[in-house]
Amino acid sequence: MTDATHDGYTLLFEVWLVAHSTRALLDGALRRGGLGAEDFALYSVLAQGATTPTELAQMMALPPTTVSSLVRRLERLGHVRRVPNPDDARSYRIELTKVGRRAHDSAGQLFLPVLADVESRLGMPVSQARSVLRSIDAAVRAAAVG
Amino acid sequence: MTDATHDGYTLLFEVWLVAHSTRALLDGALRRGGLGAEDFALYSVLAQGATTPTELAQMMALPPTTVSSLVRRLERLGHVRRVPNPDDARSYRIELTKVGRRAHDSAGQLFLPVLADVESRLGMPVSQARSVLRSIDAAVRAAAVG
DNA sequence: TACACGTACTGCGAACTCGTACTACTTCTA
DNA sequence: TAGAAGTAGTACGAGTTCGCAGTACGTGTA
Repeated sequence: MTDATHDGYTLLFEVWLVAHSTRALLDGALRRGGLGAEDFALYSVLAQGATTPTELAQMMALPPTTVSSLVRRLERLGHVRRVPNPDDARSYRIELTKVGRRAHDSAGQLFLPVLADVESRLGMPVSQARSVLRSIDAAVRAAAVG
Repeated sequence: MTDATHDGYTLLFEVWLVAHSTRALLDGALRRGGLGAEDFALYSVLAQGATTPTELAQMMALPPTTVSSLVRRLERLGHVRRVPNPDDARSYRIELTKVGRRAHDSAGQLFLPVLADVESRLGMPVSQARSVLRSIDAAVRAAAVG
């Protein structure tokens, strides 16, 4: 492998790395609240409005089958509810129940200190970090298509 | 949740997102080569020298048990070999076999075009993106400790 | 040296992920 | 409008992750 390849590979590897550290951190902080990191992420999407499984899958970069089982589990918890989709009878919308919203909020409180800690150690504005992440994500998704 | 919380949460969520897109991309590119993204990452670490499972776990931000099963699988493939650790008989070192090195190289070739594509779409120097990722990772790991 | 304590790794098992192959509905096309 | 083709979601199952608890070895204390 050339040096340039190694550089690019390292970019992707570092994405992978930071993802694992982050997931470990979130899981640690959230476990006491009964939610996993995935659950919390999903709730956060739903907190902005009901969506279909497909939309959810696209937004979270997950395969549809994964979303499907995730939704089933969260539905059993009573955190999430399926409502019919008037536009398409094959589909449905997923929305947070009151209980789910409460779970999301209290999980959010749970890792608030963790969040603050990360930010204080970041050494750069959060907005800058976010914008770089978004750029990488956009580039990766574009590459995945063509 | 306050706005500031949302900002920080979004940072972590975006890490999660970019990780999924990346994994999907890598898996897609590598699957034809018989390696998964995790495998490739592990080989890339090992390509720089043999290490112990614990070191590997720390470097890859994975739980030891995960590394354990990963190594077992890769050993069955003949890509990796355990050699005794002269410093500590509880432990051992993992090293790439010739076959594993070949697999790593050819997998690297496989996603070379994908890599180039991502870089060309990135809109910023790879080195800058990497440095931001490393900062986030460092902040997250530091927060995980205390 | 003896024995407690700490650390490296792993067997096990419950839970999760996601590819394959379906069913059900919708949207073309003729 | 019939029927082909496309799309939404899912059952299923193989493979993976990772927490818990255990074994094996190393390190500290007396």
